[in-house]
Amino acid sequence: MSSMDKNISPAVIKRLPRYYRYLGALKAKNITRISSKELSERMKVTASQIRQDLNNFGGFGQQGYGYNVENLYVEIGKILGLDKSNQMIIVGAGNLGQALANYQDFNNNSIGFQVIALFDVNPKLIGITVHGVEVHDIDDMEEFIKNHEIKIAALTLPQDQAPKIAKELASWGIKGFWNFAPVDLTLPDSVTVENVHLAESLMTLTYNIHSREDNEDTGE
Amino acid sequence: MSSMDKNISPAVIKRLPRYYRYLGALKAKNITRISSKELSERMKVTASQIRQDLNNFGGFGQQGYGYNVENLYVEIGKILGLDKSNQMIIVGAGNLGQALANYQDFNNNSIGFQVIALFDVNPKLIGITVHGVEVHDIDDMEEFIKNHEIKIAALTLPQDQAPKIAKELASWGIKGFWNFAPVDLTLPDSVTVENVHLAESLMTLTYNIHSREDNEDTGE
DNA sequence: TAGATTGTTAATCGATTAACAATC
DNA sequence: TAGATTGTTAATCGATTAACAATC
Repeated sequence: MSSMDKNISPAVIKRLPRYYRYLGALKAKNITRISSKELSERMKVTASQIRQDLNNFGGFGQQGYGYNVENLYVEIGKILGLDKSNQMIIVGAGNLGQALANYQDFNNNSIGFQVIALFDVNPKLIGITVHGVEVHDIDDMEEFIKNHEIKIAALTLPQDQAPKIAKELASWGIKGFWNFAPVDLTLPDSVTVENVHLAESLMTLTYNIHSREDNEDTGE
Repeated sequence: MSSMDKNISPAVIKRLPRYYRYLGALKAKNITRISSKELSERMKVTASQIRQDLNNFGGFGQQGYGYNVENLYVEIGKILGLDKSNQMIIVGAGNLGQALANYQDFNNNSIGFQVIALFDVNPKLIGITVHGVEVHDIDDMEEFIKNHEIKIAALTLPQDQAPKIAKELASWGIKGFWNFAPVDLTLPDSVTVENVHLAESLMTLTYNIHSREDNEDTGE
């Protein structure tokens, strides 16, 4: 990683967290080494792809041996930026925002993400505490972001408010948006957006269900 | 749609819901026709890609005119299976499951998805109502699925329980899983899984944030 | 009709897989 | 050492973009 990681394809980046998850599971089973071949069988990808992917970032393996699980786990964590402090805020303290604040899969020390505040306009929500995290008035957001040097914001607010608020957040220093609003955000190039478009993912599911049904009908 | 849609690439399928969203927005603005060129500018993709994608499913356009917005919206809806009844259950009535039950983006009549039951093992949750939907005992799930002919299940339960329960659900007739558990499900080919791996999507976000920082440091 | 824009074929680009020499 | 497995180059495959004849 560091300053020379150029032109890594998005396809590779998207696979890294999955490698990280499998390596974490191997580690938990006290498995200390693994070859690309064995990992490929567990993950149902080609060994070639694993080696190609990893070699974008460095030679983590050893000929005749394979990869050291613990080492590779740590290295991929570093590549993903999980060794850095990743404090985040959640903008929109409705059901989804609150669910994310409670979500244990990432909101724990082991992978370094920490939700430190929720924000909302609704006076009924302001002041309540969700999983030990307070809901603040959205008007206090600028000061909070600047004081705490927050770089990551989850957007769990209505579609019509998201673009305007995202623009403000970017101007206050937010560098990465985890966007749950069903809208495409247009922001400066220095800012990253990761979309989680739930309705859209559900639609691809129904497509697949129905197209499979049709294929079965025709005996394919 | 229909039985002859063969070998459509997943890349194309993933783009369909986004077309659908843009067409819905155009419709709401009372725009009745659009060319692939104009749509491409709005969506920031190439016009060529739009035409290629749509022509996998049929010639919806007209030379010299473009596409009729309303018609194309309806057709893509059909392709995605949104014209069919899409009743679903949510397995796991924790924070995330409850948030999904409340989620208005898809859980409304306009796109045909309907959450009709939540299930959980926790006696404290069983019997409560979330957004008008009751939390049932997970032991009643088999009967419920069979009686209501449910085809879609959202899995919002702990990682260690997901694979076993998914297998049971598949044996009871579930054809599509919307999987929020951070684990890969191994299921028969007749079953579709759409993964929403939140922790993993957050990791790709941090990768992008940090790699962009690095590039700025070196003035690239 | 003339102009616009599609549907579709061909060219390019990028990503995946295969192969194998290097080497632990 | 001999066997195993990587790192990396070359071959293949698939997806995207460009071009243009067809046609509304």
